[in-house]
Amino acid sequence: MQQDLKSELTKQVIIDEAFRLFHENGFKTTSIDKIMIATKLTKGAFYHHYKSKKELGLEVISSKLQSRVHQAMIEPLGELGDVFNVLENTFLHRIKTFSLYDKQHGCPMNNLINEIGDFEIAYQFALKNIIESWKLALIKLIESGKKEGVIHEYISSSAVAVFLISAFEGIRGIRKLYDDDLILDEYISGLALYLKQLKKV
Amino acid sequence: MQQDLKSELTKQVIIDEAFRLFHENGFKTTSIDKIMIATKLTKGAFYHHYKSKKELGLEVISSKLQSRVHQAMIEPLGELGDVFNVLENTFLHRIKTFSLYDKQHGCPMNNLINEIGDFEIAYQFALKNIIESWKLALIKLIESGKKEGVIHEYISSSAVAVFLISAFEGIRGIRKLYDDDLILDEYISGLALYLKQLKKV
DNA sequence: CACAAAACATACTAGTTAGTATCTTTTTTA
DNA sequence: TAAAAAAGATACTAACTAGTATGTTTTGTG
Repeated sequence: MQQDLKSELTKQVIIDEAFRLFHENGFKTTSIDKIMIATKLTKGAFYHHYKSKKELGLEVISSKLQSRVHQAMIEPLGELGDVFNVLENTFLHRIKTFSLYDKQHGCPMNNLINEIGDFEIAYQFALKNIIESWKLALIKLIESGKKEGVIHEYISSSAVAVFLISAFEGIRGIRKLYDDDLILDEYISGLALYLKQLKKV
Repeated sequence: MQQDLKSELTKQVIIDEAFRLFHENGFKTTSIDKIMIATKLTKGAFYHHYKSKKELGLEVISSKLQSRVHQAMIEPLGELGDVFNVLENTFLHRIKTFSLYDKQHGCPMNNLINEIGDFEIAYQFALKNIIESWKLALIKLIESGKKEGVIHEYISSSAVAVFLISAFEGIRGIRKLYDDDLILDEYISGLALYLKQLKKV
């Protein structure tokens, strides 16, 4: 195989397995050894492509994690149509479609935020970046809702954005403790109520 | 010193230091060695009182963590006075009074939920218990607000309870990423808005 | 095709981990 | 006060950790 292609492929396999293991078992308890066993490669290969576990962690956050949040939570905000439909689709309906795996292991980003958000400035910064772009995309959507005349102008867009994100990340942690979806249904009712009051009659 | 008193005292010192280190550095990366160095005792003392790290973890959750949540988030819900004042005091004003330490390291319970909520059934269960009693206390308060005629009857009390808890835990994680309180202020505005719409005019 | 460089493998290091075995010290009790 | 039991200290084990040193294999290039 071509060398640069092979290199990229190997790095991608390492990132994918690292992401999966971080999600399933946490960052700190996932060792380079475990990751490399999962990739069926060896430690030599790892340290040829990455200089440290920290470098891999940052790569997982800034590439894998960021793109996932973009795809799942940010891009759908740009869809055409009613602002409330868009919000309901991303924050409310979507949570119902999660696989059992995703419900049991929570939000990969939220897990990292709570496990290593206060551990290293570099992680803190990389994770904050994702939250900030999510927040900005939400603010943009809410502002457009105000212009369209469907959302009250007196409402703070950033406050709504932060509150929505907080509740979403919060429930994804709490859901891990339960073995059914009742708690999710309650979150959904609570959110539906919240969205309703943003709406101009 | 009296033997049973000495034993209780030692166990309490271990629990206190363990809780502090779990909060500052996480559960999995806090070793028995580190805890016992902090207590100025030795490993022999630890394994005389506890049979494993898991047993200590469960003890920290069911005694220390539970009592903290009770004291800070559940008992204040029983205070006399306006339901909305009580909710604002626990979910809104209180967050402003947090120390820098508490802002930087987040909610000890939420940290554990996200780090080990999917790690061991025993931890899952112990943490769920705390959330459940918090939720029940909130439901009780909201129901009483309905009876007093200050909260709309059509609103689901459990939905509001879960949504409030989710947002609170969510923001305590996200706050860790920032080095100022702007994001907290936005959460507070978002929450104030949410509480307002529960209110019967 | 020879040689260089990249990709990967093997074998190690020093430090850390949960837990155990066995010791000494302190407290209780007969 | 002597024996017993609890509290605590010391010294270990085997497994695991991030990272390194040095080997072999694969790929690119003159």
